Amino acid sequence: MKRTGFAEADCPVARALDAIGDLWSLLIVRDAFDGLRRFGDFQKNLGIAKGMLSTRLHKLVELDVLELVPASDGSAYQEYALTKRGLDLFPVVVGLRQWGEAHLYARGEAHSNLVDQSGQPVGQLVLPSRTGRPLTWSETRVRKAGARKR
Amino acid sequence: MKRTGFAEADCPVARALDAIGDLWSLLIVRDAFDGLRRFGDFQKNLGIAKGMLSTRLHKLVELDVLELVPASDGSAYQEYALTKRGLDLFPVVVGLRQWGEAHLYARGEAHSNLVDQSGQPVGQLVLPSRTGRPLTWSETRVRKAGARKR
DNA sequence: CCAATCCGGTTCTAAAATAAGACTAGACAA
DNA sequence: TTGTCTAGTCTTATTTTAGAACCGGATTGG
Repeated sequence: MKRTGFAEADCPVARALDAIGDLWSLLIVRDAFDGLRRFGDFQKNLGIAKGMLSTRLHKLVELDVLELVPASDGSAYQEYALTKRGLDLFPVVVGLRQWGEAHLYARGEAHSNLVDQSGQPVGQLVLPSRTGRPLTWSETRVRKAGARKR
Repeated sequence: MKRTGFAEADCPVARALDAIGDLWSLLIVRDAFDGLRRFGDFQKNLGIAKGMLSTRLHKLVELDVLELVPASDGSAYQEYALTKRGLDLFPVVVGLRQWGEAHLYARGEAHSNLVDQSGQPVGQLVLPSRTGRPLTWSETRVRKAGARKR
């Protein structure tokens, strides 16, 4: 049956997953962060079927995560570039990366690493309170959509 | 055809998406963070088909994201509780939430909010360098699996 | 200039995943 | 002990996916 949709949900997590919560979308965005811009580059790097890639790219353009821009080499082709909305997915991709690094590799198994400009590994993502103090999951809660502040 | 697998990938993002990159897994984890623990509670809250939920819960248990524990009310039933590995998904869920909040709601449209213990909205996720300075996407890069440090 | 090849798709098919409902065994409540 | 609740499994129709074949316009080699 048709996949369940959450585009109208009150919960932002549900809407986000409805938009990009599939196997390929975030991998495409990850590749875009790595500098890939052309259809063929994505296709080669991901090993994705061209039909899937075509569908996903069009959906990401429609969502305004990617946009079509003239090719940077002056040819008549076009390239896919991250928009502001796409760039804002950076913490999501990093979050997945850090979780994968921590839990999905055997001891000593090699994996790619995220480093800063000096080549130093980056730190862990931090959720700060409004005053800047780091928060853990147990110090937060979700206030439902219609709830009065108190 | 059989869905493409990334369980062996060098990239932690790919492995993470292979494990939990579907519509339901992270919604179940989100609900678990909100305190839901029983099969029926997840089913009611998500409106998910029972077969899907059963498959997903078993997979999450197998991945050690959730674990089965005796029911907290003393009955003979069991409950699903987040493990350490599951709790570590907190930044991923928060990242999706913040992206959804920022980009998938019309101006003024109501949505649920993440607040700290005093009811204050939380800040944005921050990726710190090893020295604690906040990093943006353009200040990081991925070092491939086998690359020598320099 | 012409043919060969590259690029970025679309179309087709089969196998697999999904949604939704019917069904069931054991727990629990009256 | 009868009926309801819980937590599933099974079945079926439909959609999604992967992979391959095909195609037209752009680019390149001779």
